[in-house]
Parts: sequence; C-alpha cells; structure tokens
Amino acid sequence: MNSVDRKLDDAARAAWLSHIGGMKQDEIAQVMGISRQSAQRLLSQAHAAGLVKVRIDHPIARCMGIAARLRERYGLDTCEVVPSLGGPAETGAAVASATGDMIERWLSSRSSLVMGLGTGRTLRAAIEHLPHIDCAQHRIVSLTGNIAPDGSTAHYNVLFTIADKVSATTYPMPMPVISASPEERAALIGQKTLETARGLAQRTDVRFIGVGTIADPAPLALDGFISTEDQDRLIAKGAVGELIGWVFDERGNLIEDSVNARVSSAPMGADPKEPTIACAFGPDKVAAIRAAIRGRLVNGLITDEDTAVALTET
Amino acid sequence: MNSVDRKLDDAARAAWLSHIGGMKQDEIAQVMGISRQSAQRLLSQAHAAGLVKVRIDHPIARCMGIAARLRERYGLDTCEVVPSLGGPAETGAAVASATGDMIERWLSSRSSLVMGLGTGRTLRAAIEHLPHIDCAQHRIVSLTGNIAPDGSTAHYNVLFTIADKVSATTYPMPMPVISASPEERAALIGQKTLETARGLAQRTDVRFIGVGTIADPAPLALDGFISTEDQDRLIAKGAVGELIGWVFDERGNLIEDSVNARVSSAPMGADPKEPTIACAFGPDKVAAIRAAIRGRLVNGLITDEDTAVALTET
DNA sequence: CGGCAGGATGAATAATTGCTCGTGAGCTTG
DNA sequence: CAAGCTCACGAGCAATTATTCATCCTGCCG
Repeated sequence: MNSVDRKLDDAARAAWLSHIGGMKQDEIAQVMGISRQSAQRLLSQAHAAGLVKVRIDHPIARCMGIAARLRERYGLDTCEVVPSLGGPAETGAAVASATGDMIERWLSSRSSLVMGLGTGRTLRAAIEHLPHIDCAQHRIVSLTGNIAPDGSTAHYNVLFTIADKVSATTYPMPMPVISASPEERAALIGQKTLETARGLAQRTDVRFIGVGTIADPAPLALDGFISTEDQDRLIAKGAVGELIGWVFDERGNLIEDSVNARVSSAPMGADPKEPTIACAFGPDKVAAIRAAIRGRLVNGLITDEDTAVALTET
Repeated sequence: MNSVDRKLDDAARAAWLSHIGGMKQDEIAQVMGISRQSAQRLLSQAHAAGLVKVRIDHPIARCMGIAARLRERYGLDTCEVVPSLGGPAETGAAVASATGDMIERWLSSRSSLVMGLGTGRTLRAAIEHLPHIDCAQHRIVSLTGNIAPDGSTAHYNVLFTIADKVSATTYPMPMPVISASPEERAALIGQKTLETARGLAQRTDVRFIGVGTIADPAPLALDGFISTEDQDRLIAKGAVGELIGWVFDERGNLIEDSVNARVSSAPMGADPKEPTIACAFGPDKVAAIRAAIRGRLVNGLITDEDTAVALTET
C-alpha cells in the first residue's frame, strides 16, 4: 500500500475519533499509539485533504421565509436560501455547500438519471464539497463547452472535478463555450463523437448552472469568449446576464445577436420541464438572476440571504 | 417567533460561520455583534442540538463505525476493522497489516512486558509486516505448541518468524498443539525445561491469537492434530471454533471432549484480565469468531469490514 | 562512505476554545 | 410595588488545540 494512502487512512481514523468519537487529541494519540502532536497533524491533514465534511442541518427561519417568498413571487419550484456570512468568500462557501448538498441528494437517487452541469465558481466549489459517491447508474453531462479560447480547460470547469468524486460516467464538451464564428460552431457541434453527449444534454433530468453577468465582471469577457465590442453591443441591446453562454435581457429573453449565434452550449428555453437550478449570489448578479427567474429560464435557485432579499425588492 | 427558535437560528448561523465559513469565535462574535462568549455558547448549543453534522469522507469511516458497534455489542475492549479489499488475499494483507501495527505498538512500550502469541495465517503475515524492533526488555512466549504431529515446525508458526524481527527473548513450546493422548500431554507439559515458558504463558500482558474453524477447513484437521472422527464428534457436540487448540461451542464454552483433554496450549478462560486479541476474518470464520467474542474468550478483535458486518447481523 | 535535502518528530510556545462564577436585568408573584 | 427568582452576560481562568522551531532520521546522490 502506498504511504500517502496509508497516512490518509490514519488521518481519516484520527478525524473519525475526533469528530464522531468525540475524543480529544490526547486520547486519540493514546489510542493510535502516537504523540499528541502527531495526532494533531493527522487531524490537520484530514481537514486539509477535505476528508471532513460538515453540514449545518437547520432551516433558518428567516432564510426559509425569504425562500418561500421568492418561490411564490417567481413561481420557482425549488428555492434554497442560505445565511449571508461575513464576506463573499464565506457566503460563497455557504452557497456552495448548499448546492453540493442538493447535488448529493440527486446523485443519491437509486434510479438512473442524467445530470447536466454548467459552469461557475460556485458550482465548482460545490463539487469540491461533495463526498465520494458511488453512483455508476447516473450520467453527468456538461451543458456547455469545457475549454477556454486558448485551448486550456477553463479554470472554472466542474465536470473534470466531479469525475474525481463520483463514479458516474461523465460526458464533457470539448469545445469553447462560444465559438469564433457560427460556421465553427456548426462544425464543432456537428462532430460525430459528440452525438451522445449532446443527446444526453437535451434530456437531462436535472441541471445545475451558474449565472453570469454581462456588465463587468463578465465571465465570458474575462475568459476571452467575447470581445469588449461584443460586450458593449450586448449591453446596449439590454443584456443583463448569461446562463451557460446564452445571453439574455432583463425579461429573460435571449438576445438576438451574433454572440448567441455562436454559443455551442445545450439549448435553453423558458419553462424547462425538468429541474433547472441556478446557483449564484452576490450584489453584482442580482439583475442577472432576477432576469433568469423572471423569464423562467430556470425553475430553481440556490442563493444567499442578501441576494435573495435584493431579489424580493422592487 | 418563539425565542427558542430564534436562538436556534442564531446558533445555526454561528455554526455556519464557524464550520462552513471557517471563522473563529472572535470573528463570529464581531460579525453577529455579540461577545465572544455568547458566540461560544451559540456554537455549543448548535452542537448540543445536533445541528452540526460531521462525516468523514473516507472508506475508513465506515469501518470505524462498525468497529464501535462491535465493541459495544460484544463488550470488546479493543476492536479494529479494516476495509475489505478486492479478494481474500488483499483483505488478509490488510488485516495482517493492522495486526502488525498493533503488535508493534505493544512492543514499542518502554516497560517490560510478556506477549503471548498463538498461531494462524493472519498472525504469521502480521509478523512478516513487522519492522525490525529492538525491544530486549520484552519476552514473547508461544501460547501453543509449535510443532506439527510429524515433528516439523508447523508452517503457520509465528514465534520463529518474530524472532527474526525483534530482539526480544522468545519462548517456543516444542510440542504439538494437541498431543496423541492425555498422558503424552501430561509428560510434555511437565518437562522441566518448559517451566519458564509455561509460567510466562500464564502471565502474559497481551495475547494475539488466531481463530480456527472446526468445520472444514479446520486447521487442526488439516495439520493432522485431530482425526476426521474427532472432527465429526466435535461438530456433533456443537463445536464451532478453536483458539490455540481449545475447542468451543457457539456460546464460547469449551467443549467436554477428549480433544480438549489433549490440548497442551496455555489455558484459556472467559473474561481474560489482560488484552486477548483475536485476529481473523472471512465468511468461514464468522461463526467461530462470534462464539469467541460472545463467550468473552477474547476481549479484542481485528478483522475486516465484511466479517465485521456479518458479526453485527442476527 | 560522507554529505545533503526532505520529511518526520517532539518540545516549547502561542492561539484558541471551553468552563465557572459573580453580576445585574427582567420577569413573576405575593 | 418590592422581593425573589431566573437567566443571560461577560470576565477570568483552565483546557485544549495550533504553530513554530530545533533536531533527528532516512533515503539519495556524489
């Protein structure tokens, strides 16, 4: 057995004794026959390796209330609101944690299903919160391209991350979110080898996607999928947000533009039949999120308290 | 809203900040506008109310849980469960490795102690995993005979193997596990030169022993210590297992039989004062192991996950 | 064979967390 | 309305945990 694995075994053991067994480091050290410092190191390693998953199992009344209002107001099927914590980083972790829990619930289903994943920092963090799950019965398909214009895999890619965590078959989309031209898009999505993936993307049982803004900071611009001119033109046409590349206005209608003509992601329409859940938060994104739920491009939302409150206002 | 609920909401929020947000109590206090002590109280409440769910995302966690159940159910002092791997060989290596670790832990003790060793394939493999240890302060004594009926040293002998690894003085028992007759047994164990060894065997500080089945494959029969008639008769009397030759029934009571009258091993009784640890695994051995721990012939167990699960059932 | 880099170890120390206790505000009750 | 009671609060202290640092061990290369 590999020595790293061995060590991680011990780390997991120590973590179990500490968190489940409620033992203190001294006791763990004694039981495991090591020094207290070593026990502490193991615990620290277990934590660093993400072996320790914590979840707060309590519906905070205020959040529940806001979630209920949002559900009612926008006709959402699913809406989860987590408390806003100290800063964006903490709040992001909270939203990611909630998203991860929901993804886990879906993946725990016995029956086989197809899960579609978009992109987004939050989504990515959610996947990292996910425990290892054995769910070979499921298939997970990317709803959008997985590579940046420069050919690298985009840093916010989630599909490759989830492949490390779960045993489900994953289907990436090896292409940019937005192609250079409509012709290139046509050529890329027409690839024979992508038929399965594209087919699956059209019949997902559940989708989790992030929400991007078009005004700065626009992920599409940051990653070089659209130019500053594109961005300005889109804004002039009323664009406020995008979901897996599809750019829409404040009413949630896709914008007629050359950019949308180059998006190679799975199609998105209003009132999806299956759960389509947006995971996003932050003051910047309020307009984009509101447009997405107003236009019923999604029927589910996971966000934080502050964002949720902003969405109930006006 | 009820004041208890409100409090619990705050507790949950504090827990989010602490566990998901990774903030320290000072920071939580600042963010929530309360004193550090209040924050601490909220966290403590959240914990007490079971709001904080922790799990360890590692195969070992399952094993730890099962081990805890076994300890409780059978009143074991020590119980270690290792993950079941691909096949019996790999799993055996894992159990042996765990056993070796525990033996090593005992041998690392500064103070002088007497360790008793039984037989068994697993125990043998455990010794082979042992590193070289300088521990002249200890004495290691065989709890059972070290030679086969044909005069050879039984292939599963562990005492000679450990002598290569550690510098402790070893005391073998140059006789068969089970003698040909009660008279032969009396003559053998009466040998003057064995006085020291027998004396040590009676006051071991810790014992590691394997568990054998009486139904095929029965090590005692395979090695020719008992005849097929013996075996059948023992089974008819309800024998399910043996520890260093002592044959017992499903309740862990030694069986009244000529075989047990010929066993030359160290005596075994229920509820040993000192740690007496069984190392065994495999579906064949479940009944024998269960009987041994039910009858409290041993107070410790090292096994694999599958076996452990089988032991928790029924 | 010796020296060196890297990692592991344990002691000392710093930081953080948990607990106890006295105080006082707010509520109940006579 | 006052006495008594409860309970939350924060200070101080004890316990526990995290970090730092010097040292040691180990494997590896010259």
